[in-house]
Amino acid sequence: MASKSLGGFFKSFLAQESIFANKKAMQVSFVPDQIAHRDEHINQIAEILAPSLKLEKPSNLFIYGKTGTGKTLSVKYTTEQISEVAKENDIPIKIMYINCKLKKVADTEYRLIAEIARNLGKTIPATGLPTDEVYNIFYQALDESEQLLILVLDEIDQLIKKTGDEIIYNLTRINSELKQAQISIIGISNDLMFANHIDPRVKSSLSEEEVLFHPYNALQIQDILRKRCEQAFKPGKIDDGVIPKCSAYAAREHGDARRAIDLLRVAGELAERTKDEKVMIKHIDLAEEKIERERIVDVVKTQPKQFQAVLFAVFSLLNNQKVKNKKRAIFTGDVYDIYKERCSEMGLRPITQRRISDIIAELDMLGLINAKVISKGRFGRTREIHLAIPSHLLDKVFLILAQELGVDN
DNA sequence: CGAGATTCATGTGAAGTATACCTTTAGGCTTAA
DNA sequence: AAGCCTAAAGGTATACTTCACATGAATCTCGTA
Repeated sequence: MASKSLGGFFKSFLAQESIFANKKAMQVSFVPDQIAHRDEHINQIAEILAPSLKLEKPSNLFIYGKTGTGKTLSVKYTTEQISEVAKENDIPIKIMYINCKLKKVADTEYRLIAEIARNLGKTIPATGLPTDEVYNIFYQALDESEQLLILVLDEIDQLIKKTGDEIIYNLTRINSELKQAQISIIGISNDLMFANHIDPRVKSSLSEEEVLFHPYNALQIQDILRKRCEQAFKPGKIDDGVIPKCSAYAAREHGDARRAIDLLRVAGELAERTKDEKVMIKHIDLAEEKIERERIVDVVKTQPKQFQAVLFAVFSLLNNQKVKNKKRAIFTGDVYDIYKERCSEMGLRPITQRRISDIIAELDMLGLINAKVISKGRFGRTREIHLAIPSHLLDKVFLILAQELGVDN
């Protein structure tokens, strides 16, 4: 019986006319042929990178700007163009894009270099090799032929904050050791203040050139959305007011165009699923909810067990407090007590408080909690921890954590 | 009453340890001449 | 004797622990007005 009704469902699904014409145009990885409001930046980047086509090493480039201001997109666009021209004229230019934030991929010096070498076709074990050895493998792989490597390091601030600036120093110094190949680095950072924290020598070698991306304003975002919609949706499938609402939402988030696009795409998907004819304002609200929820669920699920356990302790404290309607803030010590109590239940070996302190700081970075170091005077110093996710999601996240950790309640 | 000392609970940095994994090397076994 | 396999030795990165010291405002202490 199930098969019959399901068959009907699929049939009607097929019969239903999609409101998307080309959904790809709404995905984050999509690079449009026209990038609105970023001509200047793209020209700037293009000018800086142009010498590469004559196999002269372009200046290292450092790009600042908040999330969703088109940094990654502009760089991808420019480099794609370069590599196309390079291909036509047989110029050996290689472009490599690496996101330094990805856990377990490129978040330490070793892993970053290993990842680069892997992209050059080498196999590098996850651990065991000396870091210099990995550098050597990388040099040799690169120096095999005359070529130019443009290395794009996205979210480089995350990497340097965690592991120091030696990596950049080493990378910028490589050129003098290479005989045939050359390498030039493009660093992308979300953190505007980031440059203040690094060694001035490193900074000057990394940012021989700089480009600053300022946020889009609401009108520009509307414009961007309209252009994307023309490609992505069939005509007339977007209700009035939807685009202004999306862009208003994004402008609230310091002009983050990526969020606006995401929002519209998810709204479209929702509209399709509920068999509505066009995307309406109510879909936007639903989409906003959904995106936030999925982001959080995803982050929570991909954390290591110990992180989840700490998070579990934090959330159960916060939950308790909500039930009892108490106002008292929670501190590292409280979290550690609960954590220790629950550890055996979760089949985990308890970790020291020292480590928990670091984990709490990392969870703060992930945006799951707010943890501020405060002094309570006579009563010592600690981190004061607050919820950083919408409280209506707490129960759900709590449930997921319990499931992941194999705990009931 | 107020300046300075004290205090607490934990932050934080550095160094050490356990684990998991890598390459190299030496020994032992097999094989072919 | 040469070739191949295995296991031990020696090395590394990473996550965590241990040790020791740093922090900083509420609270206490004590000299002074």
